Amino acid sequence: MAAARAGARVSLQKYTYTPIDQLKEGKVFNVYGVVIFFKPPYRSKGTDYCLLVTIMDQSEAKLKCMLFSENQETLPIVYKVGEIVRFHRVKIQKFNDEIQGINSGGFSALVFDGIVGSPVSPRSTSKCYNFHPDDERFVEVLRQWASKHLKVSAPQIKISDVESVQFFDLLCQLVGKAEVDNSSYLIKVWDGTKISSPSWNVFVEEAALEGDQALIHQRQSLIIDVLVYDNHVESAKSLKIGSYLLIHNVHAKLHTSGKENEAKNPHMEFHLHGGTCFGRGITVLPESNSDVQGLQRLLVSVHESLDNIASQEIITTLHPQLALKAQQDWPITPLATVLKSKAPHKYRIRARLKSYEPQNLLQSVKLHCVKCNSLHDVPDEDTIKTVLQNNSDYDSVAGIQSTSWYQSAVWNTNNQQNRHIAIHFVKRHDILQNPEDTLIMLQGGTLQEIYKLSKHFDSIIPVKAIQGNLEIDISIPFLIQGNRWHYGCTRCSKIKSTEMLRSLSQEISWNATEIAKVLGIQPLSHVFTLHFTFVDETGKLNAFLWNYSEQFFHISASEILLDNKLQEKLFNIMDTLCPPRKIIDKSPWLDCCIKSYNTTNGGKRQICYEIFDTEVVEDDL
DNA sequence: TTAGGGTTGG
Repeated sequence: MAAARAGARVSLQKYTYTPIDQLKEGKVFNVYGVVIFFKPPYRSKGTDYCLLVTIMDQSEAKLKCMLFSENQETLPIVYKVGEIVRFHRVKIQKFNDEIQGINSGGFSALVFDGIVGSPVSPRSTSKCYNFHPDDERFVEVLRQWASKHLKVSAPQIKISDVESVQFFDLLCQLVGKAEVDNSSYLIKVWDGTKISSPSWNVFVEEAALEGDQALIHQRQSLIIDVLVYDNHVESAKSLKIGSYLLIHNVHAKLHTSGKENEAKNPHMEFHLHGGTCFGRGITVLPESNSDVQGLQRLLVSVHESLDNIASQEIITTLHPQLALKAQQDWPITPLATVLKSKAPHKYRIRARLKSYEPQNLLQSVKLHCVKCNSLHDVPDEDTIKTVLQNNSDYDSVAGIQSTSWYQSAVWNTNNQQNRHIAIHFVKRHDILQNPEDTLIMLQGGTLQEIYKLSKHFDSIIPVKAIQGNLEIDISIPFLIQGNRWHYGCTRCSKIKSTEMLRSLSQEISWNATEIAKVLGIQPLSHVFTLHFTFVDETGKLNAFLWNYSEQFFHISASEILLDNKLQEKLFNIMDTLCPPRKIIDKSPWLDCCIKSYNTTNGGKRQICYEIFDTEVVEDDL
């Protein structure tokens, strides 16, 4: 018995089918045929979508059928040339001295794949259709006939074979898409094979690209860019990432530039040209499709091997020599034993880093007050901008006068109306210094201006004028020294007048601790605060990293926020200790010192763990 | 009503 679609109702009424060479104009017939050409559904200029299918049967006559429908989904589901169709109630008419079929009232269609001997399971767009045991025979006979008499298979090839064929149908999976311009659209696809010659990369802004960027990056060498044009833009836009596609009549074009220096680097371009000639278009295939299932199997195995290669690369190629160094003469204690023991105690553990928080590593940088032991977030740029804006007002800058210990200058910024900046150059030994040795007090400057000035001057103190006095706002950095931005504790500081800086004007250099002291500021120190989850064969243990974090990473927490190289170093270290993609078996074993301590949380006693005396080193073992 | 294949563009 033929396999019918789940939930479909099947009637057994017997129909008569007319050979194509016996069809007569003006009448309605039922026909069977092999698809020898088709155009996937496309939008007509009228109200409907249309599908053009040309079929042939054992009479060796052809019938071109124009099928229209308001709804694309109700048109016969044809994927490939060579498939078998059964049409009920096709109206035959004449056009250009040729008969053609049109769908008329009561039209219905079934489509079967064309593979000899495969199950005769119909694709139908309606839930209720007729299927008689005779149909199975009809389909199989037609398949047999087509396999002997027709050479109708479209050149469906893999990406690795494109060089030999210029136009082909491509079965693939969509991994990314992006708008290019009004008449073209980019789709990024793969079929698990690798193109033999270099292929082009269509430039689009990263933000415009839809799809998993990390995945696209990882599969880069296996992904091709296909540029689709005109009428195909609309259908490409609606495609879902991850869906399986049959792109009909892709043009692989070897691009060799006329310029001599470029001619040596030819690359392959992929176009789906506009229009519907040669059946150009994109068909979305369901996951139940047998071709798709074959493709899926290939993609899964390729993906797994890529993952293995990637994690191997991270561990062994990118950072081959990173490891953790702890007290080497201490015995290793299993995590289960650590967890069962009383605090306080010190241990050396050997475990893998399963995860860490925060994943956004820059968020791990906090400000710590040693006096009141409070932790604060580092103010973000927007907060600083707002404070600076409020500290800037024209009147306070207008009446500025130099004093014996600093010399003042006022600028009018051209880009914004009535905005003035005052810079007070603090003298040392009663004389002005070179910029690289100079402390300036900045009044009315923006964040951007602070960034710029901090490249030229040794130290900057942002100030605001209150009743003629220059004062410090402790909600923003009180001192900027290059990439080091110094903050003070709002709770513990007792701010004094900037006049106090005068006492430092005989010093040799501008020392942040000294400046904080005379200004009554309790300085905050930058620390990394991370939460690590370790695992070994015996258990799982959470530990903090903060007091010993700078020693651990060999990175200054106070400079990292403004230093790309330090940020990159931190990211690389954490990628090595805890490789992404969560394959714990690929993570390195880490030696680490931890100490336990008692703490209370909401009145409840608990034991916490902190990493200490451990550092990232180049492993020369 | 619409579109109605014909050896191929960016």
